[in-house]
Amino acid sequence: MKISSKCEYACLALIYLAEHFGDGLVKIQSIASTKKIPKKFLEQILIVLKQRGYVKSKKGASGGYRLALPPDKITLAEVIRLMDGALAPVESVSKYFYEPTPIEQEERLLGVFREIRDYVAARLERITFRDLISGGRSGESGPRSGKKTARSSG
Amino acid sequence: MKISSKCEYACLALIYLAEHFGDGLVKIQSIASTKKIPKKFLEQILIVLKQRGYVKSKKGASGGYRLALPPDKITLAEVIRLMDGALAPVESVSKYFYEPTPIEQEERLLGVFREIRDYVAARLERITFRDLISGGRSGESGPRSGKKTARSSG
DNA sequence: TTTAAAGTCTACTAAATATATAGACAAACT
DNA sequence: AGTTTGTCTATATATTTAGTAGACTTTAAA
Repeated sequence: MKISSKCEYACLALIYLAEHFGDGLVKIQSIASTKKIPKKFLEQILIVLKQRGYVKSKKGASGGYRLALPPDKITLAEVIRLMDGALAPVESVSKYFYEPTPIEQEERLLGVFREIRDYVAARLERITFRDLISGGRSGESGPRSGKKTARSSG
Repeated sequence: MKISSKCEYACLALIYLAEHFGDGLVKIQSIASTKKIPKKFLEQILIVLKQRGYVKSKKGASGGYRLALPPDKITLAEVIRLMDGALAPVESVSKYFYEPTPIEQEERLLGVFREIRDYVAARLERITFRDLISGGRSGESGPRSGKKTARSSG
């Protein structure tokens, strides 16, 4: 799991949109300048987020973007997987992006990586964009609400 | 943290050398063919491991490589950091490889990544190459020996 | 003392990935 | 009609990854 700039930008944009959830449409330009994201790069990112259903847009003057879902319905895990692929450190050990890698035969090593994948996935799946905005509940306190032992790894 | 092929090869080579610890020198060629690693690539990797003091070598006919330390003195964390850099998902949150990234200002997000870094680092620092060879203790049972709450993150 | 078998060193290359940028086009509002 | 905003496709550039090539050095055995 290595987060790319593209993925960081996607998170920043979603945080911005989450902070303005309910306020109507916001323009790419204001996301870009507020969060310091190259505008044309951001456009491409937003299209991906739109295709996946996280945001909606409207064209034309007075157009813009908004979240398609409430911030607490979008998890960090989903967004990182969408932008960067597997959360696992090696694809041999990825549920959603499996691919053979050189260490394929080393069961001990794979076991370690599987464990890390499970932790990382579980942690990121518990974080939503509501947890990431100032004013939202903190990721430390809140997650007790909801399924307690849910371990949906990936 | 995304493990490169180079790093996977380094781990495979060290596992092989750990399996032959005490048996004298082994040739690059046998590591390469047993573990299916491109030989010339492996040469470069072994030089890095040698510079860092994990292996020793001898030139000439009947030359070869051996571990410079017992397998339980080399941790997975060290090797991954050496080959791939930071264990953290973003460098903003890396202890040993800090660098600013776009999410620099998002404290909530950084907090999540810091937590992941801490877990990953602590986990990988508890695994040694003794744990990774067949016949070695398993990474699940043994680590109780030694400092219990040691959280040397990075 | 030559020769062969190793490791060492430096350079190069090819492909993939990451990080954008450019510009024409389409829709919506005024 | 004209301006503003999002959309789409292509291109560009840089970096990283994953190797390959070949000359050089050291060691031991013939």
